[in-house]
Amino acid sequence: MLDIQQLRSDLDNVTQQLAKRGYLFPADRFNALEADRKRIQTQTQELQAQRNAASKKIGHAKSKGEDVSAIMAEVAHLGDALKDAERQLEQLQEQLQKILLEVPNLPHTSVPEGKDDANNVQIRRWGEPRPFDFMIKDHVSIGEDLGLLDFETAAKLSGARFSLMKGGLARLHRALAQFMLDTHTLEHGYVETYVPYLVNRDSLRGTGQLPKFEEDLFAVHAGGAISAEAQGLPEFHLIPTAEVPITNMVREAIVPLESLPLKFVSHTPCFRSEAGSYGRDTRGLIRQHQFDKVELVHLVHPDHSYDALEQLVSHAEKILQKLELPYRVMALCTGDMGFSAAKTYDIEVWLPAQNTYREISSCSNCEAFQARRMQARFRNEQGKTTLLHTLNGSGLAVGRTLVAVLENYQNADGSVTIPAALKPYMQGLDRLASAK
RNA sequence: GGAGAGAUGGCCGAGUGGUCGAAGGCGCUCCCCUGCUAAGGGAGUAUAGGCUCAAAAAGCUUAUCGAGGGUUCGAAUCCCUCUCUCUCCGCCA
Repeated sequence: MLDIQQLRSDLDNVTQQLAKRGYLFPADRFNALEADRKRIQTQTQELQAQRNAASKKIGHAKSKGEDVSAIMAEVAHLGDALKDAERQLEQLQEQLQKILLEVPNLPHTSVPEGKDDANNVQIRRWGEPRPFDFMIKDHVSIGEDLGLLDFETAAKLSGARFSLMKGGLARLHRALAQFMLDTHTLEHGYVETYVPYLVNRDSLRGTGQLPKFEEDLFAVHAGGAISAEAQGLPEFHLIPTAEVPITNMVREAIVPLESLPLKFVSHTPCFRSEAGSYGRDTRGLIRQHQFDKVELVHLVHPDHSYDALEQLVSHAEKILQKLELPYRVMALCTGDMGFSAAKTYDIEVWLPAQNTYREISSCSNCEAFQARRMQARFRNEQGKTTLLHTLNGSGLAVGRTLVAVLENYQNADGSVTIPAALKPYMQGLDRLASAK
């Protein structure tokens, strides 16, 4: 959420910056609502002040045993007018709030301008794609030929965009998550957290998924669909990313200055409806309704959030370096950034079968955008409560990392070499070979 | 799922319709006293918003005692709904 003060005092500039990310701010409507709000609020408060003063007088008079009927008469007519004004004010505030909740964050000045991913800017590249002297397979063929990856059965169990892994592949998947967690906790100073996978609406509003992106989520409720239908709204949503529960730990909290920066890591499943992505990445593990991710979150002093962003990216990169997977880091342009982000780096890993780099991590500084929604604050050097800056990034998406390992480490005989960094997690196993 | 108890400021805790934004204590800040330390005295110490103002300062004002609604001229206090916490019982991995 943007600062409404900034919208009041600097509307043209804000509108311009939002336009850079392709968002048309309804300035006329906002101004009209604001004018009404100002008028009605002043009026409401005047009426309240009158009522308070009169009530106080009544209290005084009564305590002295005087007659109060004169003052009572004076204040009698206020009731309806006040109720009316309060109701109007509430409606206006709601409408303003609704606008505010749907406005995306302002891009940081360093973000390249552009319409879509074609305008993203490469920051750096690491590693060289390995040359192959045989016909390579994509991760689906590799996994299926080894008898370890089974989309057909997954579809029987659940439907499209679900997967089933077995044996060494399931283990490799687990190994990746363990390896990421260990690296981030032992080498990068993150606190490991285990979080709820079902969250309430307040949490989703806090990080920006609601109210605008409800269709991207899965909803669940106690007692099944029918009873929930009768009772109205869903009670929980499945987390689309651990960013939601982790970041919301500080919702409506005031954390002490000394505790900053807070750095959390969590390995969770993520659930996304993938509405609007029909036909995209339908083959394989790239885009699933359920996938695992190791998520990194920083909660920091506003002065340090851009340093923190660089660190966060480097922590995610470290995983790929240890796995010796080639990647590049991209600065997303204004038009390609997510709703809550002020600046985002994507890390893209090399996928030989696609002959391209594909997103495997997205690291964003949300500045105070989420913190304002959440009222997540700290006590600053002067003792004043101040909004935190929040950052989050994948470190990394486990499923996609698995894809990268399979494709980059495949051998001519169809087996897959286990990356050296993962061997300690695989009980000495050094390759995935056909079960036969 | 059943029965009961509770939720007040940074913390503890008083307050059952009227000078209550809230006693008292602790903590914290500043000052005084005291030749160290300790003790003592005094003052201060919530948050968010609106309006006036070029701005700052300041002033005026509103809201907030778990959340929402209601009664009332007036609600921390009375009524209703909800959430959460604790205790006991049941069930459960």
